[in-house]
Amino acid sequence: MRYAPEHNDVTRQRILEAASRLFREDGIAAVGLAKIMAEADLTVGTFYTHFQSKEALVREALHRSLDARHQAIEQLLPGADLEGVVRAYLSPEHRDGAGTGCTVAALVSEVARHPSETRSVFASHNAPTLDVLAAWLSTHRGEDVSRADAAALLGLLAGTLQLARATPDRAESDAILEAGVRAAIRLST
Amino acid sequence: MRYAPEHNDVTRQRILEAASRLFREDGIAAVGLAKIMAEADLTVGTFYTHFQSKEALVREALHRSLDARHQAIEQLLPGADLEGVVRAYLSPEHRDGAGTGCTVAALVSEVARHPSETRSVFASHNAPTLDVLAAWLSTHRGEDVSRADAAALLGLLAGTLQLARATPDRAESDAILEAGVRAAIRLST
DNA sequence: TGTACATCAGTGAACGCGCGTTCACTGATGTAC
DNA sequence: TGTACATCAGTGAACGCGCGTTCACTGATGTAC
Repeated sequence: MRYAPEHNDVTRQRILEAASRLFREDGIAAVGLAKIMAEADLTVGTFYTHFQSKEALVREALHRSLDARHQAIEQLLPGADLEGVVRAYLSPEHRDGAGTGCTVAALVSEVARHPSETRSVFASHNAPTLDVLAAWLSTHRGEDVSRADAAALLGLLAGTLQLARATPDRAESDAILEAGVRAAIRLST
Repeated sequence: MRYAPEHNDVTRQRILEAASRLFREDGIAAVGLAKIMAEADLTVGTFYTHFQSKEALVREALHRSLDARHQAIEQLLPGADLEGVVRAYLSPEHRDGAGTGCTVAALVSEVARHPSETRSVFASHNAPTLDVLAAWLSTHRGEDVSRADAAALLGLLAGTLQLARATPDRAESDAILEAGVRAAIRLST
């Protein structure tokens, strides 16, 4: 073998990291393979050594970034205070840093137009987060909260973040984030 | 003149109608000018008789579809019942008919990545709807509701609709819509 | 220990294609005389 | 009333460009003997 056994996987992870960030930042359709590979310090040609197609990369990048968020949230949530979590999500930093932020807020409406296989990957890797969120909400509200109810809260968070991102006036955008925090707390208690 | 004086404007409206529908259905980046012009029964060449660029068309199409919704909502809202309005928005029909549905749900996250001029058009033509919504919410909740609070409700509606659109399992998608209705009513009363 | 060969991630140029945009041209109608 | 000309929305082919994808080739390393 030319390279160490783990070399292949290391490169693959590097491509996935770049894709995962660029997709969230600029959208899936707007980012070409050449740009992703350049970001990973490679030329386009080698892309197909690692992935079958761009759509396969999209699926794996969604898989990766959704799982990463799930792991972060699973560790954070149980002991976290409600307002802190909501404020972190609806913060100016999250609004201005889509590339490292929530995959749902960044890509859900684009994913909705992708093939069903891609939507399935999205849904199945988002589900665990919804379950954790539902369990957390159940203790907060003192009643049984379903996964769908958790999805509605995530919809509020993601939708409000998207509106804040689309609003060019800074003060108005900040006000939308604040209103989103109030609404999310209202839904959670 | 070769054509009747109003001919030019009629054609322009036809292009805008096609663009407004196709953008919401497939996304802005995914729809080419050739497809839009074919939909309007014209060839690509004549596009630039009517618009300066694709971005100019995007701005006018947003303008058009946001204004159309505003007019519909202004007539509907004052006397409408809360649950009916929310259920109409979070209905399977609206989920499955993005092309004729809410511009915010369909395009907000893509618009967020467009030039600030485009985002300004989006924000300024969405604002009147938020004002009407805020006034309506104020009477329902019996307290003063700001435009930003109305944006949070719209964020919930649009975000939940997007999640429902991305969810391939029909039953789960329907459940998300139902949960969205419960959450929206909770926020409105 | 030294040489010949096999492996395979990565290279770089090319493929056909559709994109947004441009432009010389058409041809039906209105205006001038 | 009839003819010559001007107007201009629409045509259709072409432009350069970047896209996703393919492929013959490279070259550093590991293996065989």
